[in-house]
Amino acid sequence: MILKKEFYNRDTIQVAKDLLGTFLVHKSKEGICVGKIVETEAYLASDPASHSFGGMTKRNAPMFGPPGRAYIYFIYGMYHCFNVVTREKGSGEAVLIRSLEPVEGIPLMIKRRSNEKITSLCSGPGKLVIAMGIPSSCNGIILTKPPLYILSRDHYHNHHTVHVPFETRQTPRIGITKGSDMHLRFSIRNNEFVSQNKKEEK
DNA sequence: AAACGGATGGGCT
DNA sequence: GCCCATCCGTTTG
Repeated sequence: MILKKEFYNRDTIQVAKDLLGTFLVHKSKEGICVGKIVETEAYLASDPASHSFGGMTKRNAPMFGPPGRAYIYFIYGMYHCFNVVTREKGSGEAVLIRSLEPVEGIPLMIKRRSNEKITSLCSGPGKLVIAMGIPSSCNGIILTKPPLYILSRDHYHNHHTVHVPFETRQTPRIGITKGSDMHLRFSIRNNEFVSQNKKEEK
């Protein structure tokens, strides 16, 4: 089933954890792509690393919007990153989707990424936006219907994608300077599709 | 295996 | 004018 607005309208850290194991879906003219979410990061109010930290601007406005919407931003002159907005209007919090395990539409992902290695297809926030074909025009749209939505953990029943329990890893966020002491990055332990997954030392 | 630097452009002080 | 929630190819050890 498609995750509803109530799922997103909760504590941001809880949403970031609960998104692990769910399935991001994007439908386009080129075809459908699905990926299991295996890595997320929470961005909070009063969080120096968050785009919302300095208050609302034209760019970060979707972060302050209603929960269950997309916040897509442009970064480093060539990439876009995809976030899910959480909590009630006005809080300015969101969850960055950092890595997916490709599930459906893998040939299309390979074509879009010009890369055949399955483990590096969606192992990073910029990569997964390219592989899934998520356009910047999706910024601010509602995530409870096509073309962009998220399916619950128990959506699939075939042996490849059926939900199996996992351990959640909690580590510092990646690529930020301020707020790096907070451990707000969540990932599925021992999942080979997580970014910067160098053997996960114990 | 890790470190480094270039690509490339919008946002904000 | 500097910063940036990134990625990839190259260099270095």
